Amino acid sequence: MTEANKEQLRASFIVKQLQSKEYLLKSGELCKFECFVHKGILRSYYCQGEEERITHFSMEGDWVSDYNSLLTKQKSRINIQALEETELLSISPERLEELGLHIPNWDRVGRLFFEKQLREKEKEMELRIALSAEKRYVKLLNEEPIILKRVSLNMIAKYLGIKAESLSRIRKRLASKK
Amino acid sequence: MTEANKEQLRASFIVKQLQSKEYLLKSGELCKFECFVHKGILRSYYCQGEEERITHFSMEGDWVSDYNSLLTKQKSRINIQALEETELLSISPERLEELGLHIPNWDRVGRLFFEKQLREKEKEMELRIALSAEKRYVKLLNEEPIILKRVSLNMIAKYLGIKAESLSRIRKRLASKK
DNA sequence: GGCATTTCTTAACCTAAGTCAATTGTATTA
DNA sequence: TAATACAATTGACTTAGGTTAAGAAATGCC
Repeated sequence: MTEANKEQLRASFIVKQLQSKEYLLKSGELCKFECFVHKGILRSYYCQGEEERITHFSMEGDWVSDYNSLLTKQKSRINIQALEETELLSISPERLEELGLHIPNWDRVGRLFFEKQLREKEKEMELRIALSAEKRYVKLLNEEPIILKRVSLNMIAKYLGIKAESLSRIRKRLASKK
Repeated sequence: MTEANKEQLRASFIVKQLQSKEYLLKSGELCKFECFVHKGILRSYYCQGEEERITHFSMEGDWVSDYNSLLTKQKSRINIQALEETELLSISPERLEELGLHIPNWDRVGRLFFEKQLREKEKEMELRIALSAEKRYVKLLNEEPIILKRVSLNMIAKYLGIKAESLSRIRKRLASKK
């Protein structure tokens, strides 16, 4: 990639600022961005009846989007909400398309990007697959301790697919074990 | 893609035959293939202590691989096993790499492929996220009835993350409702 | 500081799913 | 045809997690 290309790329991003609890995307909308998280943390979730199901936390260095909506141009079913004051670098799919015409190896970059996303998704899925809630919590504790530190237990419970009360009991049980 | 390219591509695949219960990949091995399922059905699973956790069923028209092992060159943690007599078209990552050098837009094809894989993975994850076992079963019944027809209830239970006995009870409960 | 709001914990009770053990059903094959 | 193996169900009992409601701790705000 030439210097001119890099400059082109940098100039294509728009800075977005979100307050805590502000939404980047709401279900029913079309997702028209890919965002790089520069500062802050967000949750992606969807509603299952009364329940909110958190699918993912995105923080510094991560990319956040609803790829399903973005790539198929269908309405999104997920909500993306900032959990802290958050700063994002946003780019539109049209702009990405344009860049692709000018920058060599662009598709290769895209391929590697999606390969990585897929691997992360597979890893994330392991956490979900039918361990007991306690084991899921311990796994999260070991593998993603940063999330535990930055996010309320309420959100962690929604991520683990259990009630906050249950999480509280699990934590108590674990504390008494050690 | 030219006719010559297509021919090149076709010639790169090796036919693999598996009997029912034979393994395409065992955990601990390196995954060195991407396979197109021509006929048959396979399950991908890993072992969690004593339990087998099925992550995915692959059948006619699907691609099957352990992308994590394939792309990172690390030992696989998953097992891929045929559940019926199965015929696969297999290609090695080296051969794919070679083809990439000769076929225009190859990276684009790869990108679109992984985009699709990611979307499917996201969809699959929804099934997992903390619905009750009964709702997960009903969802599977509605969205993937073919799987139900082809695979033993034992396997379905392992896919849903419950015991076969529980699945049996759920089925009984549902039958009496209607 | 004091008041409100959100976050977290606790308790009593209920339900879904796990466990263990036995039984029935069904293919396969000797 | 019995004999074996595997698949599915059933029952009695236990346990993890949901439900509801209340209280404690932490946080923000005037």
